[in-house]
Amino acid sequence: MTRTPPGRPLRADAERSVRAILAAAERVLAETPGASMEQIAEAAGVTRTTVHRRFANRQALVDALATGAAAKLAEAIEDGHPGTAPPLVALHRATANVLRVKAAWGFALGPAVAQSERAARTHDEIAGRCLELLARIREQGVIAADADLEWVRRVYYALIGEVTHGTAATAGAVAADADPDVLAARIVDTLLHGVGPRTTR
Amino acid sequence: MTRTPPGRPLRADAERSVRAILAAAERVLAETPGASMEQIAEAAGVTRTTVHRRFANRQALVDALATGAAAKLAEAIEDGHPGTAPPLVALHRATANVLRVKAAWGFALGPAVAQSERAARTHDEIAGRCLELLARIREQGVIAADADLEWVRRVYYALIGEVTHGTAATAGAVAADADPDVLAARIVDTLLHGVGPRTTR
DNA sequence: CAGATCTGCAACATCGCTGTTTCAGTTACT
DNA sequence: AGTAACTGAAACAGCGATGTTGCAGATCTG
Repeated sequence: MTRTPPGRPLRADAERSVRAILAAAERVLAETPGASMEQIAEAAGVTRTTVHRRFANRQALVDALATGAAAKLAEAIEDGHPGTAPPLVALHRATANVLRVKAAWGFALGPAVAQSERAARTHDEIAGRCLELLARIREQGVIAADADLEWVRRVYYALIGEVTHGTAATAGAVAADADPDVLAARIVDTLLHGVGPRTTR
Repeated sequence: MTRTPPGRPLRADAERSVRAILAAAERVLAETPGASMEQIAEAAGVTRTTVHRRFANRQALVDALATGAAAKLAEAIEDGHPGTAPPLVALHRATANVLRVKAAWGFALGPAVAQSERAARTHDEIAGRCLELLARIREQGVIAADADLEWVRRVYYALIGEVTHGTAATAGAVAADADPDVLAARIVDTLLHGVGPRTTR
């Protein structure tokens, strides 16, 4: 059958399956990209047939995963009120939220997925919001007036990415304190001041 | 036949093939991880049979790729004389060198490859060298005395990674100036001072 | 309760990739 | 120049993953 767009409202029963499948896919693919549909199905407590009933291709499944995660990410940032709250507060809140989302949907947001049209659009919007926020921060003088905001954004992304992935194996002093708020503080601090000695204060 | 350890000295002819295959593998896999051996062979101007003659498994090929790239990376850093040259000079030189190597061997050094024993060892050594260098820099007072060097190293890696991968599509003002030395300067600067306004000077 | 929907099970066809073998022809070494 | 090494071509067996279908039984929904 393989219906990509749900013919119409999905039964409560089926919707649970979809969620389970997506969650399982994230879990399994995170530690084994290229895992088989069967492995995913098993992890979801479902048959491979059912997976194919909901997602025509493997591609469709991954797309749905990526799109959903992108939405969650956008929500995470929006929840920091980047347009209205005090810029640094918004940045900190957004960062902490993003860390949480990325921890839960690391694969779907990772580089291993070929972005669907939809997801790519969302990521662009996110980047836009991010730049707006950074611009507001720069107006406050917390970011150098001559700074290239695109570069700032990329550094910001890089820091988040770095904190996000080493969580498991490298039990260094960094990964130990897994509290998103602490990590967010560290990220923002490093972003703004680097690792050099503090000249101010 | 599939001989992993070259029975003995390889003929000049064959050695060229090996190099071509490795180079092609990097090229192809970089933009299509999971590409078939055939695609790699074709890109190398060689038959699939020949590839299998030199590398038993796909795994063996990727391993060789990763190991070779790791060695090049180590060389790139060593070339900065991290133990003897003035720390900041060494850091800058090493960074520029690493950018070059990563640009050429992005896949082999990327996260998509499951590190072989050998490659992992080399990467550990590199991390060690890196930490030594950072320690020397800290002694100079250019890095905060209370800074967590492991964190510093991870930030450093993240910055390099960020600069390395966006080179193509995102034609932003950053990727445009592809000169490794310029980029290295930017990385070191950001690492030490972040993006905030300069309080000194 | 009754009809629609969803699921598990089992089977099937197909596909692409892997890895191997053989052999005849080409290319490098001494 | 002669021997050994290397290569391309073609063919084969095998494997695992994919995608589909049919049906009987469980599960929701109004």
